[in-house]
Amino acid sequence: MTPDLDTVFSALADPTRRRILTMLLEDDMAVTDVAEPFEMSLAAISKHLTILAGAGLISQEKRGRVKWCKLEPDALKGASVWMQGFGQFEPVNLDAFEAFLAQELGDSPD
Amino acid sequence: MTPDLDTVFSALADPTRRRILTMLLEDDMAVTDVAEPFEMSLAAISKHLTILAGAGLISQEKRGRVKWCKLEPDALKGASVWMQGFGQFEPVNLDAFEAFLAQELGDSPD
DNA sequence: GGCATCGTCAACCATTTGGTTTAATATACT
DNA sequence: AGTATATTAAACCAAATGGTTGACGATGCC
Repeated sequence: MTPDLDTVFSALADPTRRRILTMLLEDDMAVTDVAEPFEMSLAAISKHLTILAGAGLISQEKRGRVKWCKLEPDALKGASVWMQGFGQFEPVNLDAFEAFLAQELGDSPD
Repeated sequence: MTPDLDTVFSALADPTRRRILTMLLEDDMAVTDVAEPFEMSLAAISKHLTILAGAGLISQEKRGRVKWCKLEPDALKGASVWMQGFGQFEPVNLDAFEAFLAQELGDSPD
């Protein structure tokens, strides 16, 4: 049921898809709205969303003619556990992520 | 300097490469020895190792005619931090990883 | 009904990926 | 010197990837 690591990691390997995930951190979005900031066709974004959904990283629900996309962070669990096994890093550094996010979004998180 | 997330995640997206990393968890290895358990040419493994090295996930040092491969877990830091930002998972579960490892290696860790 | 909007499908294209095989290079052994 | 071993390089190939455009099926609005 949980998608395999292949699927999850290769979904994460594309910058467009990671940017989409970052956008969805803030709120659920319709496909068209996800596509808006990208200089790329709607069809291309639609494909990226299909890949993210296939990896379980988002879910999509159609209400009316609008399809809503929602982040599903649990899909990262398996991959995260796998990676952590190598690290024995210092306990996960959320601050570093906040900093990354601020830069990624181009404005400060709330 | 730190390789970007694209490079790291796409390096991790291949099962052969993940298996190589898992092998290197146990000890440093020569290219030929890394290749041994795979049903794949040595050249193919050599390429995989180049990709892993490009992502910073391993380092390679040539001593004599043997090239030693060494895990570089720090390269996972950036990716790990990125992922954790989505999760707010329960604190990293090393036990789950041990279990995974045991299965992956086909024998119990020491 | 008629029109605009939301999203996907299908066909197509260029590039990348993951593998092969054969040859070449460098080091070590006797 | 000659041979064997360790590794990469080069050329090639099939399949996957990430994009495009244009047509199409739903849904909503007047």
